[in-house]
Amino acid sequence: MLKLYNTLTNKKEEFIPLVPNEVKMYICGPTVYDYFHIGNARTFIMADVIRRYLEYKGFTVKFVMNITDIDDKIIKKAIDRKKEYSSVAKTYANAFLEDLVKLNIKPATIYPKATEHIDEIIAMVKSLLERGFAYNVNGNVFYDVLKFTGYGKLSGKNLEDLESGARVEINEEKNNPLDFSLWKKAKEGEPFWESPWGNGRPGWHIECSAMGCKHLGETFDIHGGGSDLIFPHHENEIAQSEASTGKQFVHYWIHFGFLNIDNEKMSKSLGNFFTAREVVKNFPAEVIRLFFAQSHYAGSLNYSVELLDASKKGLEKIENFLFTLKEKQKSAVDHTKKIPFSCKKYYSDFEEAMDDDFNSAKALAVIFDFIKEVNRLFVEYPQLDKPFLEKVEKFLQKTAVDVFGIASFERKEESASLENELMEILIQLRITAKAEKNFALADKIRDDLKSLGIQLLDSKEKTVYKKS
RNA sequence: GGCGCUGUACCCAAGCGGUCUAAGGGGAAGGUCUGCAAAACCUUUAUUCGUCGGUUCGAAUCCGACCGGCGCCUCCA
Repeated sequence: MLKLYNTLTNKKEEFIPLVPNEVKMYICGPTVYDYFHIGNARTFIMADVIRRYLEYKGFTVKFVMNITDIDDKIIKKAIDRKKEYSSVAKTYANAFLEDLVKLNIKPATIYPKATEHIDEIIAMVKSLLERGFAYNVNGNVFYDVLKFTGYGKLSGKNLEDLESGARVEINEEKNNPLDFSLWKKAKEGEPFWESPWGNGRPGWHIECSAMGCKHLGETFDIHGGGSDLIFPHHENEIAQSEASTGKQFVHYWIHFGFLNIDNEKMSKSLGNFFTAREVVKNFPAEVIRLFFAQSHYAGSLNYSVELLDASKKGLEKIENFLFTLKEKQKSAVDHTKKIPFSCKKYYSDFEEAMDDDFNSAKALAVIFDFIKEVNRLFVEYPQLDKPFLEKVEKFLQKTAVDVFGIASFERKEESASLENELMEILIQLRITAKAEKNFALADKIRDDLKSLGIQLLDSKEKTVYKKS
């Protein structure tokens, strides 16, 4: 039974999709005014792991991630760069998609853009006005927070506390400081779209409501994003959507913890960030993914190069295992040997962990335990049969590869045959040298190859090589 | 000021009232294998879970106080 923590109820709940075997899931994507940072990447990667696990469970997942391609920051950047807002948005939207590929994130079913949903947005604003949840002041349309009785139900805030907080922007046009923009009147020189209230552009929150409703329906299963979106963004989305449709917007709200630097939230405004594309230059996606998956998605997590290095070592353990597995497969025998081993327990432990609010750290521990035990069998049984090795491969394929995206069987494919033959010559030469106790030559061959990125691994039976 | 999260070994981290004399990864130490390495395997590295109380037959896990860290309440994943 899959359980997940629902921000709306503050409880871990059994996951029951609206339509059996189907999941409709929406994760807030980026505002494309800059490259996204490694903290944003954490949300995208862990959402990806969740999506992949849902697929592992047999659900068909419709996964939507929006791209906010019109907003104040984009306009500001466009002015600074003396470019069209749309060219800035396009640049970073493309960069966003490229970076997702680099991070080994499965593409969403759809990446809807705000500017491509102006009609839907206008329709929703219109319906909010008609229903009395919004008001128009000189072409600025605001949401009337006091009209929506459920306001604050997601973030656990109540209006009185928020008002006494008194740090909300002062805007003469608003009835209440907490009211927020649905439609912003265009200022001189700003991009705009026509609307019944004059030229303007959508407020930030409305696009997610409109696009969520359009692509996933008025009610859908899972909606998530970084914890900083709980209030006001997601709170406002609920207010907008539920006021306009009269239906519950989302059943399960999930939120991802922050990535910290020196215990402080990584953020653009603090300037303490590294872009994902920078980090992925120094660490493969697999390392980054393992690092994130080693802790729970909702908690906060510190970022440092040292921690990434530790994960890199951990990943090597997995990669070494896959390498050994491949070697074993080459020499595998057909007949079945009785090996006291079953993957069953590992599957059920893995699922039990992931079913518990996606406890990826625990699930990874299961994978590491699995590797340890099979390694032990490798030591104990020099010759293994094919069906056994296939079962081992299948387990890792389904867990480490398909769910976590931290390993691959395809990568580092079989080398060209010429290379193999040349390597065979060198290996034989070295074996001869060793037999003659000419260790200086043997070591030189090994060291020289190592500097080319080729590692020689001796074992009793034979010597194999590995490219890094 | 309001709301919420958090403090587990040298580092990261799981743990959601008994199976905890506490997973997993990294690091460190010793051993097996090896000409030497690498990989792999074995052993060791928290009788203890920020502190102090309480509830309970039983607590890292629940409650309270205190000390420390963080977040949201304004754009932010």
